[in-house]
Amino acid sequence: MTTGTTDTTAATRPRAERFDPSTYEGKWRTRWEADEIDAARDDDPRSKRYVLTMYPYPSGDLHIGHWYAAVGPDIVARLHRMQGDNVMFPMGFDSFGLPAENAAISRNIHPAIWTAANIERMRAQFKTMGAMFDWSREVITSDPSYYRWTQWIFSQFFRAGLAYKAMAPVDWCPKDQVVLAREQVEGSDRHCWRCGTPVVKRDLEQWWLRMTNYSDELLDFSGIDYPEPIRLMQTNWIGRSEGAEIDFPTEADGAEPIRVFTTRPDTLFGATFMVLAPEHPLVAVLTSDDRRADVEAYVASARRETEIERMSTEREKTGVFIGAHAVNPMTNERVPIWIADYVLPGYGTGAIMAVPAHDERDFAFAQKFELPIRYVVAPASGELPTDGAFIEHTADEVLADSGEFTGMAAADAIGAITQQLEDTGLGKRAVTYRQRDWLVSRQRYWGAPIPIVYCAEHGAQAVPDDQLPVLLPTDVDFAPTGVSPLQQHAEWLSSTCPVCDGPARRETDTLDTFIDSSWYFLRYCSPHDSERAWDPEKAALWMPVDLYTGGAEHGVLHLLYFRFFTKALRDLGLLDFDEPTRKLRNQGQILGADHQRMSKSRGNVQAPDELVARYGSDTIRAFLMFIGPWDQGGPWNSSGIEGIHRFLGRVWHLAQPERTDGAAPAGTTAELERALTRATHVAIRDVEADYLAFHFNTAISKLMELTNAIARARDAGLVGTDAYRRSVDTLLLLLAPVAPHVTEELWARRGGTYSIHRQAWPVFDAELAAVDTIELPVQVNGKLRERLVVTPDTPQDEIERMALASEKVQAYLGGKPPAKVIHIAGRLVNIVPAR
RNA sequence: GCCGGAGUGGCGGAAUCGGCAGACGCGUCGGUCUCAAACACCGAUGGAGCGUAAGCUUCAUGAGGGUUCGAAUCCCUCCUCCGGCACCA
Repeated sequence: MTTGTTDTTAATRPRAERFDPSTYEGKWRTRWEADEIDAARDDDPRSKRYVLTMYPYPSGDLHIGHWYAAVGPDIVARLHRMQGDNVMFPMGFDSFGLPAENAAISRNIHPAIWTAANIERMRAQFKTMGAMFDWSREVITSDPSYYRWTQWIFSQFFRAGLAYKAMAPVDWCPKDQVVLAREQVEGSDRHCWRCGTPVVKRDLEQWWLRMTNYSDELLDFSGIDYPEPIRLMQTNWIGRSEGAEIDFPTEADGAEPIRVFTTRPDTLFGATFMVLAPEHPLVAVLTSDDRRADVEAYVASARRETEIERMSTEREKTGVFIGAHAVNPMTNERVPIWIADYVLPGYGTGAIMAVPAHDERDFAFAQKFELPIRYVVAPASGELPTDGAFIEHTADEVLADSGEFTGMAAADAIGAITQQLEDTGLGKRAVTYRQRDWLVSRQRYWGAPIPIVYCAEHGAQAVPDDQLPVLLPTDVDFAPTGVSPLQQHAEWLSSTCPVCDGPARRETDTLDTFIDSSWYFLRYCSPHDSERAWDPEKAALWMPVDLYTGGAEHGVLHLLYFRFFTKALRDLGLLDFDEPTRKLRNQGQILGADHQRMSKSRGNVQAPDELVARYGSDTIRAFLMFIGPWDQGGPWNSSGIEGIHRFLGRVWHLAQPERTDGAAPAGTTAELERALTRATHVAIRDVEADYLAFHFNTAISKLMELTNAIARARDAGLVGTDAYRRSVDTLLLLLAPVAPHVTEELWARRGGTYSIHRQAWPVFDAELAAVDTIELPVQVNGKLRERLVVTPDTPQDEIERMALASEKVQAYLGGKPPAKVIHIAGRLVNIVPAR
C-alpha cells in the first residue's frame, strides 16, 4: 500500500552538503583545547560544581565501556555548565596494580614503561571522545609526585594509631614461593595460574587500617544521595548485629573460657554444643591427644577452602569433635566442643554456642553428628515438637524449658538473660560487624612502598615526611624467583632509624591500590602542589564532589574505602566535611557480545576507534546513550548505530542556515507555529529532566521527536518564521551535551557566537507548552472501550456524563446503571457495570 | 551459598506514587528517487481471529498463584541471566 506522496519540498531544496563528521570534529576539538574551554578555574566567581567519574586502570586500550561510563557524566557536566556553573570534570589514571606486574613477568617489560605507554595511548583515545575533561588536572597514581602523598597519608594514619600490624592469611604457591592474588588462583582445586601447583594458605604479618572504627558512621547515609541498591549493599556488607558475648568456661586447666557472640542470648538454655572456627587459637590448647590427628587434618583441609565455599548453606555440614568440653553458664551442663568450617575466624569471636533447635545450620550439624537438640522457645500458643524437627522463629515466641525465664516473651528474655550474664560477669551486651578492618599490605612491586622502616631497637617507624617519597627502585629483577623484587634489592632495603639513626630495614610490602583511589578526588583540587597532598583552600572551594559516577561493581569496596578515608582524614583535622561526594550514580556495565565481562583474555573487547573513524564521535556518544537505561548496561550490539547516525544526519540537514530567498514563508499559520513552539518547550522540559535523572535514552528519543516535529514544520512551509528558527536553535542547544561537535559546527554555520557550549541553557515556558485538549481513556471493567477528547478544564461530572453517554460504553453496560464510576482526574474514567 | 540488580514485540528499549502496554529507534515489508544498486525520503509493522473496508474481538510484560474496579508496576512461591563477596580494578 502506498500513499504515493513524496517530499516535494525536499525535491526543490538546493542539494545539501553531505553529513560527514570527519570534516569538522577534529577541528573543533583542536580549537576547544587551544581555548582551554574545559579548564576549570579556581578564581571563577560562578558557583562551583565538581563532577567526577571513576578514573580507569591503564590496561592498554580504551574500550567501549570507558566511553559509556564517561559520556553520561559528561552530558550532565555540560548541562550544568550551560546552566551557569563553574564545572570541574577531571580525569586521571589509577596506574598501580597487578596487570603491569604480570606484563613485566610475562613480556619482560618494566611496569613503569608499560604503564606510561598505556596512559599515553589511552589519553589520546579519551580525547577523541570530545568529553569536557580538564586534562590540566590529570592525576597519575604511580607518579612519585602522587604516591609521595599516598605515603604521607599512610604515615598520618600510622601516627594516629589507625594503621597496625597483624597476621593475615595469604594464598601461597609452594613451588614458585610467591603470594598469589585471588585472580591468580584458578580452578576448583585452587591451583597457581603459572605452575598449576595447588595453593596453600600462609599467615603473614601485614598492615591493616582500623576501618571498623568507622562502621557505625559508615551506616549513616543522611545528607548524601546514594542509589538505594548501593546503600543496601553497603549496609549489608557492614552487617551490624546486636547481641551478647557469653563466656563458656572450659574444663581444661588454666585455659581461658570460650567467648562466643550470639544475636539470640535468649536461647542460651538450648546451647547443647559449641563450635569453634578451625583457626581458633584455643583449638590447639583444648584438643585432646587422641583427637589431635583428626583435628589437625580437618584444620588443614578447611584452610584450603574459600570463604565463599565455607559460607554456603547448602553444603553437607562437616566438622570434628576436639575431645574437650565446656560448661553452659546457665544450665551448668557439659557441652562438647567441635570445630567446623562454617564458623569463620573473622566474624564475631570465631566461636559459637550451637542451639540446634533454633538455628538451621546448627540443626543440620546436630542431625548429622547426632548431637542433642533442646527446644527453648516456642510460639506463644504452640506445642514443642516431639519428633526432633526444626521450628522457625516467630514474632510472638516465648521461652520454654529455660529455668526462671520460662514463659517470658523471647523479645524480653534477650535483655533479661543478658542482664543476668552481666551481673554474674559471664557475658555482656555486644555489637559485632560482618565488616573487617582493611588489609592494605601487598607483597608486590608495582605499588606505593609502605613508608615504614624497622629498627632492631625501636621497631616499626614511619619514614619522616621530609624523606618522602620512598621511591620505588627501578633497577629490579622480575624473574619469577618468588621473592618480591623489593626484598632482593640490598641497597634499597637498607635505611636508617629516624629515632636512633641506627641501621633499619625497609618495609617491602606495597600499598593496596584501593588506597590510591581513596583520595585522588582531593588531588584533583590542586594537582600540581608540590608542598602538600592538597591545598586546603582549593579543597575547600571544590570539595565535596557534587556528583560521582562509576560502576556499581565498586559498591562495597572502593565506595566504602573512599568514604572511610574522608572520615579518617577529617578526624586528623585535615578535612572539614564528612563525605567525599554529595551524590552518587552508577552506570551499568557494557558486556561483550557474548554476554560476558569484556576482557582481553576472552577476546570480546569492543574498541571504539574503528567506530569513531567510521561514524564520528558524536554518533558513538549518542548511540551509547540511546541503547538503554544508563544504569543498566548490557551486552554490546552495534545494530542500530545506523539509526542514530541517520538522526544526527537529519539534524545536520535541518539545521543548516535557512535559505528563504527573502520570500515570505510559504505555508505558515499561527496554529502551526504554536504547535511547533509547544513541541519545542515540551522538549526543553523533558530533555532537561531526563539528563538530570540520567535517563539519556529517553532524552534522545525526545530530541528525535522534536527533530521530527521540526521536519514536519519545514515541509509545511514554516521555514523563515521566527518560531522555526527558534526551534532549530533550541534543538541544537538541547543536543549539545550529547553531540558536542555537530552542534558546535551547526551553531557556527547559523551565525551563533562561539561556543555553543558557553550558551545559556534554554528556559522552559509552561504557558507555551500548554495543550488545548486532552484525550481521556474510558474503561469498562478495566478494559479500554472509548476515548473522550476534552479541554483540560472540563468539569468532572461533565466528563462522567459524556463517558456514560457513549454508545460503546452503553453497549457494555447492557442498559443498567453502573455499579461504580472511578474517575482519576486527567488520567482516565473506569466504569464498573452492575452485576 | 549470601548480598544487590534485571527479565516487556523479530531486536535495543518506553510506560513503575497501581490507570490507554509497546514511545523512540533498529530490523522487515511496500513505495518514491535511479539504467540499476547503494544512500536518502514516504508509508505499514506485537500474536491470533473476524471484516471488502473503516474497524472490531481476544491473547500477551520469565513461570505459577494472590490482592484490586483496574497489575509490566504491589504481595507470595519459583526459574534464568548479570554484578559483588574483602589480593582484578
